[in-house]
Amino acid sequence: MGEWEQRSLINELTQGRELARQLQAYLNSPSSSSSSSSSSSSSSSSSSSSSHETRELLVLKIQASYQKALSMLNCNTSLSTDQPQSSEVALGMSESPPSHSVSPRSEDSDRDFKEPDKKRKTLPRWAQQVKVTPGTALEEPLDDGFSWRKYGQKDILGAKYPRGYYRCTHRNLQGCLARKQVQRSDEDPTIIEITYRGTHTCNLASRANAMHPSGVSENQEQQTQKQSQDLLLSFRRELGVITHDLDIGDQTYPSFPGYPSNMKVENSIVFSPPVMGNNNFAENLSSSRMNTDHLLGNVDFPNSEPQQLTGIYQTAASSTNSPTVGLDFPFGGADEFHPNFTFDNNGFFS
DNA sequence: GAGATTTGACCAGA
DNA sequence: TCTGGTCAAATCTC
Repeated sequence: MGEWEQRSLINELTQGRELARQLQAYLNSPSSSSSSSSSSSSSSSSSSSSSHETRELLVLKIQASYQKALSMLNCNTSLSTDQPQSSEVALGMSESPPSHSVSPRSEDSDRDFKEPDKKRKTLPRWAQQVKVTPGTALEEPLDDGFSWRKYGQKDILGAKYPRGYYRCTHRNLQGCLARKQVQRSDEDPTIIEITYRGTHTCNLASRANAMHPSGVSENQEQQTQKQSQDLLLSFRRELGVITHDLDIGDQTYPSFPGYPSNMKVENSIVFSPPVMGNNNFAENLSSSRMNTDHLLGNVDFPNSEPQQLTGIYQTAASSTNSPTVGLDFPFGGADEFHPNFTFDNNGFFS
């Protein structure tokens, strides 16, 4: 493992620890504990919902961070072993860290970015297929937790439906280069294929910072640990994850630290149907949730009810040279952290 | 009026 | 040369 990879790994772990502290502080806050018990009034029900989302988001980010760190380690070990990776996302290792050039550019102009259109080929990319109930219009954007602005639409040769092009709303203010393409499947119009490109450098971080509770007590460690475990257990319980092979490309890429070489992603995941306390659960899964899915193993939705989303098929696609892989990146196999996955709070919150 | 969407045109890669 | 991706002016919405 090179120095750059080590730094990336340390960064991920540090980030995970910080997020865990945030979660701990949040769980210790009185509003959080009251909201988790019951919602006796209408006002508390909304705060209960938001606090639930807050905890979910923190947990997801923690998982994502550690998943990335583990994948970095896994990458380095798998390169020297014959570990089967059939159900895992294989990512690349670059010999030199790619220049994640978020160079300032004029508003709404990629052309000012005179690197000869590198972005088109090199931004991390992965796909997600979202199954919606029949009749759901493509014009009703599926809220994945991020804010997107449509910047184009194109008829694709051989495709029945046009492809929509979206970029992060915070592109100008925060230089976020995340983009996505949305296209309805020809074969099954109820499936919307979403291809993400680039990683968010804006939203998750800012939201997490905004949610960071301040001035909360640092005691109640036992309760915190129990709450954390309950949270994760319930999270696992309520998420259904099924892996599919959805080969959406056989390209190989130069790779970057932390990911196995010759990335060819074959994972997809089915959330069926997503229900978790509030209707925004599936929506708020967002791409940050994508890479935590494999942590959760196969579990059922005991209280499932049909909602707008009847299932999410998720496929990681291809990626290249972003050193800041971001929280959005899906990897790992469903069997990487199986249902026996436990959360060791004792060491985690230290 | 600000921000988002639409849409024809342009550009780069294959 | 064709096609996908993006730009940017026009238009729409709030």
